Order: sequence, then structure tokens, then C-alpha cells
Amino acid sequence: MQYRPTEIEPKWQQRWAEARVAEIDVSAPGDKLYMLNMFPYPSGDLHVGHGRNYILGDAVYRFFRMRGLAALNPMGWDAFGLPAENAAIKRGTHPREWTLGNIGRMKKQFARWGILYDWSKEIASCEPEYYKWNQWLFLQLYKRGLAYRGTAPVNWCPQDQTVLANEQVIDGRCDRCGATVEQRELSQWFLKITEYADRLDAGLDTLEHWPEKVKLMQRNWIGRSRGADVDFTVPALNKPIRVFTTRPDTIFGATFMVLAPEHPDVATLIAEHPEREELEQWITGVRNQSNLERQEAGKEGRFTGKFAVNPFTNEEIPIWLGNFVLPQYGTGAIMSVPAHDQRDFEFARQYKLPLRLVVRPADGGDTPNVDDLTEAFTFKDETGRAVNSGLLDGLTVPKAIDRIIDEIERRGIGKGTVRYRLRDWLISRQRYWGTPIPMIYCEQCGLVPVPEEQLPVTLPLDVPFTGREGNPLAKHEAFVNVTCPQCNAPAKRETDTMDTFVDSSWYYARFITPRDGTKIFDSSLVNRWLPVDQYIGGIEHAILHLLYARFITRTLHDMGLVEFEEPFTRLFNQGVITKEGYKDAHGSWVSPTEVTWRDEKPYRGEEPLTAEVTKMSKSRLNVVPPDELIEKYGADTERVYTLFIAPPEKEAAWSDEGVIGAFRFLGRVWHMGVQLAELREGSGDPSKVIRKMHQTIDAVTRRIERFEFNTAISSLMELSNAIGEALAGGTDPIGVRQAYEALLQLLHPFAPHVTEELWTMFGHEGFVLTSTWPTANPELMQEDTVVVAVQVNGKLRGQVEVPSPPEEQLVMERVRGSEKIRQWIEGKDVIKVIYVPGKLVNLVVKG
RNA sequence: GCGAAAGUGGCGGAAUUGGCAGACGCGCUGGACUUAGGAUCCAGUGGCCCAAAGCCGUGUGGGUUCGAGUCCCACCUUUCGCACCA
Repeated sequence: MQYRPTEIEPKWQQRWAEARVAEIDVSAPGDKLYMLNMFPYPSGDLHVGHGRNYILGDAVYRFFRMRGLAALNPMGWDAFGLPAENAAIKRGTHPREWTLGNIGRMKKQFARWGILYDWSKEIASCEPEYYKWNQWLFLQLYKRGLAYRGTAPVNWCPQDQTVLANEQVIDGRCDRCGATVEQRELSQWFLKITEYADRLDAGLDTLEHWPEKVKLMQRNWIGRSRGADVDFTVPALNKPIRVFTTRPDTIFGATFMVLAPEHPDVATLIAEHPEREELEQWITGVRNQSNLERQEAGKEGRFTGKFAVNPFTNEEIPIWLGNFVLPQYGTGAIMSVPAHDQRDFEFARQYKLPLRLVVRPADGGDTPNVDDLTEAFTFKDETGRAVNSGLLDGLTVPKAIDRIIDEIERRGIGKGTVRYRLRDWLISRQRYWGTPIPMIYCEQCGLVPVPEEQLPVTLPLDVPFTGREGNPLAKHEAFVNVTCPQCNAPAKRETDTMDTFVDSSWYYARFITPRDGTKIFDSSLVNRWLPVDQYIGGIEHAILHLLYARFITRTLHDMGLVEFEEPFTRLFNQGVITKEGYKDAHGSWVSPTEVTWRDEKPYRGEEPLTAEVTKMSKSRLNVVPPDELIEKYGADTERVYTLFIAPPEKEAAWSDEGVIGAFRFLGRVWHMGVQLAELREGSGDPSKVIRKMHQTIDAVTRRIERFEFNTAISSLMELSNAIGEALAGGTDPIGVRQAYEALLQLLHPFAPHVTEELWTMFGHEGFVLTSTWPTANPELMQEDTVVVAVQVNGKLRGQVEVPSPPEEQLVMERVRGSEKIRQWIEGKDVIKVIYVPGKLVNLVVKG
């Protein structure tokens, strides 16, 4: 009987679905376990690279189930977003149709992979029954002052015709389409994530089971800095200018001040400037540049002609404008200490501004001459000591910081502060396919929230998609023109939609009561099932989704809706799957079907191509579609190979040849099963294979718990090899069968279909899935004999075999009796014997 | 520039607390069965050496130790993240 996966896999997929094996009653009592794969954007067809994420999750889920846990494993769709709208513009299909079509195809693909989700909990964020609660959440945030409309310089993507959050700008480019982002001053909707900066930062310390890397990335993104706000009086203004500095200890070295061109006092300061017009032109020019352009331009500045007074030296210091001072950070104004800050140093050298040294090496090392410096002389810690700084002289940097903050506060000219790099979350999008923001503009009443009982504000479906002239919603008369809920006067509806990251920032709570039309979720059930015990998804969400979700969870906590503050207890980020792709001279990707090989180099006709191993993706034309693979080898083979290929957190290179190894392995398991089901003969001692079975149960259990699927599978291959040897050696079939059935159970999370088939072949009722995970007997794992390695002066010189458990005396007797080892110690003094129980003996000899 | 992680055969990768480096798999070589093999099965496979014995071998150089892939110091390379955040 041949192993034909295509004949057995659909059958089991159907049986699991019919038995609704993954459906969980959340109100039933008992232990809970909530595991979750990040819900996907329904972009279309899934390839084997996507498969890694879901296959991994399913293996873990099946493992939990076999250990008797009522694990909840739901799935849904992050169904709003730009690609649907772009597809509509390009092909004329409605975003909704396009999205639902993709969802249908992806669901089928999940089924073909043998993945079990509780589909009774399915949600799609583009459905009114879901996004109604998005709008409701927005209104609660608005009520608490956490959602606001504000004018700020924002990132505008000219390609996608919308604004973007800071988190969505990568190297100055749109993370969706790659177009260079422009700065624009626009009025937009923001969520006040900055109000939670301290809690989001502090909370990272409680996330013991998150990858350090992700926590570090979030910490850097939040960018907490301790320092001080200090007022510098400005005679030309009738008020001081406040600066923020993390190095208040260097204030005696502050020889000038620099303001961002956007600073509110700039206009007054330059009002009387003799070259005001030229200066204003320069300011406008800088303001229109993006951060990236400013950096590329190098440091540029202009003197305002006015001065500020350094509160500690009482000197008048010039006030400059500088393109390197960021308006959004701190107060948009800095005190410049060119001797001890690299940026200030560069600026001072460029414009010939004075430097003053106020920190010297604490260890008494040489203090350089200010004029000889080639770079700023920075000291952040105890390595620096204040000098030329009046009351601070002689103090180390940390002590000087504390001392000067005391003094600043005593004099009432500022205070110690903590600042964050994090900025508020811009959630407006000038696009159609998203959750409408439930706000109304009334000429009489101003901004009016849509009353909760009128939710949802339904996204109209009858709009044209031209790809021109902005958001199509704005042209939908019936949507835009409303009456004011307060005064009944004609009013206009907000036409911006929400960033889809709002949808995904709380969906994990909705899975508990997905159909409840009366509330966002049931707090008591959510408090029972959440936080998510095991969250699985890509590292690309390290900041975006995971930070937003942590923020929204805290707001829900503060509203009294949930008891916890962190939504995900354990986080696992799987690595991407890579494959070779081919590029032509213009950098365009070339389909592998066009590639020919000569001298082991790729060509398209006569044109040489370059090969590059990159992330598997449609745009790089290097995807492996699962359909052919499943047709040829089966889903179980793809599953086993995907998990065997590399440690799951690592990047892994897909190899078409490698797949065959997994297929052969399952084929051998199959053939052994067929053989064993009939076998009656054999009388050999099965203790060896039974021992291997116990060792494997122990190893596989530990390895799955630690997400070491690649080595878990390799131990299963070892067990299968041992069973094969036992069969060939005429071992008693009862013992071999016992080991084989354990193999089927241990293999089930990885290869669910073939194990179910063989399980029934062995006469079992019910699924392997609902059987009990085997347990290892530590006593039966012990070997009868132990091979002890013998080293002489650390070099391996032989081995001795002794009965288990090994006794040192007997081991030494055997060592002395071994001719092979004797030659290395003959005529020498053994001065020391190091015995590592059961493993090795090392003889230290001399002479 | 700052921060983090990682360097092991032809390849993917193994190696509790320092204790027999290269598990498991791919590929390759030889063989079996075959009209045939891209199917399957068996054997071999880090390097030097015909082979054995032996020696060498985990990015480079040093150190600690009876013993180092693992610990310490310096360096090199690669990948990732942040990037004028005062």
C-alpha cells in the first residue's frame, strides 16, 4: 500500500470540520488557554512563506489539545486597508468583493494545510458588526480627551494620497508603496498615545515572555529621556524661551541657543531683522523639507540677531535658527554646548561660534585644548567631572545633573523632566476602505460626535473608484450631508477613515463574544480568557501593532472594561521564509520560468541576471504556491518540512529538494505502519526500542514547549529509524507497536492527517487529536550500559563500557584494564582523576 | 554613528550546567532492484592520509581551565533595528 497523501488528507479535514473539534464554549467552566495567530490582511493567495506562521500555530494548538487543555484558537480578518481600494481602482471590482473573495480563498488554504480554527468566532473588521465597536471605542476615547483633532506637520504619501502615522514611515518612505513621504501641515485626528508613554515603557519590564529584541525596539521607539526644562530670559521678548536638555550639568558651557524654524517665537525675534525677507524665505524652505531632506542638506542655520541670557553664566548668548532642531521634540529649542555635544559641535565649527569646556575626564586624564578638538568631548556617566562650572565643579556627571536640577528648581527657572520620543498616533486616512470616523462638523456647534445609539456610521458601498481627486467618500452626498445631532441644522460628516491599526488594536478581545450586538465585549468573559496566553506573528509588527494594542488595552483598562494592562502574555515572532529571486540589470524581478542557466549563472536569453536570496513574496516573483506541493507530496510533508527547515524564529531558506526529506520520512512511517499492522512474528527483545520511545517522548515534549520544532522533528526521525531497525531485527511486534503508536501521537501536531489515518488503521476509535499525549517513564529511559569516554590530559584516548548506573570504581578498573588506553599512561604518573558521572573520565598525567 | 543579534561540513542545521563537535535532513559517491530512474532501499560522506594509527578542525588573535563551539579580552565579517530625539 503506497503512501498517497492526496487520498487521505481531504477526508480528515472534512471529519475534523464535521466534528467541530476546534469549537470552544467560552462560558464553560475549566482551565482556559488562549492562543492566537495575528489575524491576516486578506491580500489573496497564501504561499508557503505565510504557511510557516499558521502551521507553527496549529502544531502548538494540537499539542495543547492533546495535553487536555481547552485551547481557544480563533481566526479573523484584518479586512480594511489600501490594497483592496487600489485593486478596485485598477480592476473595477469593489473593495468588498475583492476582500471577501480573498477571504474565501485563504480559508480554503487554511483547511488544505489541515489547520484547525474555531470558525464560529470568525470576525472581519470590514463588517459593520465589527467596525461599529471601532467607532464606539473612538467615541469613548474622544470623551476622555484621548482622541483629538489637531494641526501638525504630518507625513503625506503622494502615491497613496493619504497621511501616515510615524510608525508607517520607513527611512522616509511609505511602508505600503515605497513612495517618498512629504511633510504637510494638516488638521488630522490623533490618539493621545503620548499620555501613556511612561506606562507603555514601564510595562515592558513585566513582559517576561516577550523576545528581548521586541521589547528593546519598543523601548527605543518610546525613547524615554530624563533631563531638565530650563528658561533662558530673552531681553527682546517679554518672556523667556524654554529649552529641554538631557545634560543640564553642561549648562555653564552653553554658548548659544538654537530654535527650530517652526518655533512659535521665531516671528517676533526676526521682526526687526535687516534681512527679514531673505530669512523668512530660508525658514519657509526648511519647513517644507521632510526630515530626510533636512538631514541630507547638512546642518544649516541663521542668526536671529537676538540674544538670550544663560541663567548660570549671565552671559548673553546668540539665538540661532537651525534645520537640525526638531520642532516636535522637547520644546523645539535647545541650549547648545558645542564642546560636549557632537551636533552642537558641528554647528559651532560651521558658523564659528565659541566653545567652552565644562567637563573633564574623571580619571585625571588629559583635558584637551578646546581649539584642538576634532569632535565633541562627550561624557555621559562617572567618567566625566564638571569643571569651569561654579557650584558643580568637581562633581561627576550624574551628581552634577542632580545638583543643577535642584538649583534650577530652587531658582524657579525650570524643573527636572522626562521626555519621550514617541508622538501621538495619527489615525486619519483620506481613503475609502476603512472605518468611518464617527464625527460631524456643524457650523453652529462645531465638532459633534455621532451619538452612540446612531452607530454604526455605515460605510456606503455605492461610490465610484477613480483613483483621482482624493477620498471618494467626500463625493457621496448622502453620506456627507447630515443634520447636526445637537441643533438639527445641516452639517457635514467627517469623511476620513481610521488607520486599520485601530481595528487590530483590540480584535483579540472581540473573539470571545464576536456576535454580541449590544456591547464591544463581555468584560467578565474577557477577563477570564485574556490576556492571550500565546501570541504568534511576524516581527514586522514589533512596534506598530504591538505598541498600539498595548496602548488601547491600557485605555480599556482605564475605562474599567478590562482588568489587565498587557494584552499578550507570551509573544513569539516566527522568521521569514526566503528563496532565491532573479533581477535584471534594471533591478526588476524576473520570473523563474524565464531563467536559463549557463555555467551555473542565471540568464534571460542572452541577458545576464543576478540571483539574490530574499523574503518570499509575490512582488519578488519567488513564491512557492502550496497547491502543487500539496498535490505532489501532501500537506503533512509541507508542514513537517516547514517546521524542520530551521529554528522557527530564524530566517529560513526554502529548498525544493529539502522537501523530499520530509516526504521520505512520512513515507517510511507509513510503510512501517502498514507492515506493523499485519505483523505477528518476532521474538527479539523490545527493550531497546521501548527505551528510545521513552527518551523521545521526553525530548519531543520538552522541545515543543520551548518552540524547538526542528529538533523535535529530528528526534521523531530518530525514533522512526529505531523502529525501522527493530522491525528489520525481528523484534517482538507487541513492543514495536507500542513504540510506533507513541510515534504517531508525538508526530500528530506536525503531520496530523497521516497520523489520524494510521491511528485508525491500528484499530483506535476517535482522533489522535483527542487522545492523550504520552508520558515518559524516566526509569525506562535509562540505558543498560553506559559508554564512558576516557581522556588523558584532555585528549580522547578511548572508551569503556560499564553497566548502568556507572560506578566510578568499576569505570577505573576497566580503564586500567584497557590496553588501548594503557599506552598513553604507561611510565607516567597519574596525578589527578576527574570523573564526570556517566560521561567521561579524564586522567591528568605527568612525566 | 548608536543599539542588538549571529559567525560550526558543499547546504539547512545539532550539541542541559565547559565534558566524545558535526545529531537529524538535503546534496554528493558507490551499490541493490529495474527496459529505465527524477521512484524506493542499502552503505559511505569534516579535512590531511591508499588505508590504519595519528594529526588538524566551530570567523581571527590571545587568555582562563585537566578539558573551550560554549567562559573572558581584543579584532574581523554579516544581518537586523534606530537614525540630527538635544
